[in-house]
Amino acid sequence: MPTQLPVLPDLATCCSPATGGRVDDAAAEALARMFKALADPNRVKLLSMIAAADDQEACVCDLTEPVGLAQPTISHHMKVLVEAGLVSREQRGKWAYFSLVPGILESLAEALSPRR
Amino acid sequence: MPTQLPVLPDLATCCSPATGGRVDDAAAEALARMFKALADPNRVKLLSMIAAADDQEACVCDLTEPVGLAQPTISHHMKVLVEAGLVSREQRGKWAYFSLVPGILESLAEALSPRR
DNA sequence: GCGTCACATCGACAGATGTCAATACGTTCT
DNA sequence: AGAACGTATTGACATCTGTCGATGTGACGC
Repeated sequence: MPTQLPVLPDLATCCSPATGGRVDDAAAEALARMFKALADPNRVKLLSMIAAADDQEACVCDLTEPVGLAQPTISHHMKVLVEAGLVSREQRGKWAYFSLVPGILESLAEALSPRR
Repeated sequence: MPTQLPVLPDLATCCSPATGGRVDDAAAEALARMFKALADPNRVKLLSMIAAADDQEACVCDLTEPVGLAQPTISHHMKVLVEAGLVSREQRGKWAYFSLVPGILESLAEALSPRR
């Protein structure tokens, strides 16, 4: 199974934000899948820390202490974020670097924008 | 307890979107609470149907059939959306009309937008 | 008042989720 | 090879979540 689901195409198909008309089943599921990944305060924090990092990336070691969770738990949350397609994982040496998937948050924001 | 939580102020405080800097604990919880409300495909559908309705509102009777869930389940989902502060409920006669809370989705979208 | 209609609440259930300790895995260094 | 380090996986646990049938509640019409 893929390490990253192709959810982005489902969102950016054309011009159907969540509130511009009825979303079809597939779009609703795609949107819900991403929102579910953001439905935990710790994951929101993790995402924001990655985005706020100097080079837009961070390793687990950087994230564990500020969030105050055990290392396996951080690993679990990062896996959720990766599988939701929000962040990507790159192994460099013994560190795993996570970074925001470019454009994904903009897509989500657009899906939320009414009118248009 | 209030029927609608004051989550909006927490989001719109000033200029701290989720990705423009580290969100504090309160902001992370506020964001996660709203995302959690959107973390279900059926709730995404319900929200989009309300937004797509002619006068931006809908009653449970309008929503039950297209979504294909039992009436208590729709009621439950609407309660979740209301308690998350995404939609508001107004009783008119024996019907309950739900409508989008103005500006709430824009706030969420803003919180998602990187780089401010 | 009585029945009906629209909706909410309750109770129960299966399944998902967040968490951590223990353990396994892969990389780097000696 | 062996040790040390950073991370992932596993297993277990309590809690939360989505769903529905049954029942309760309030409004309307007769």
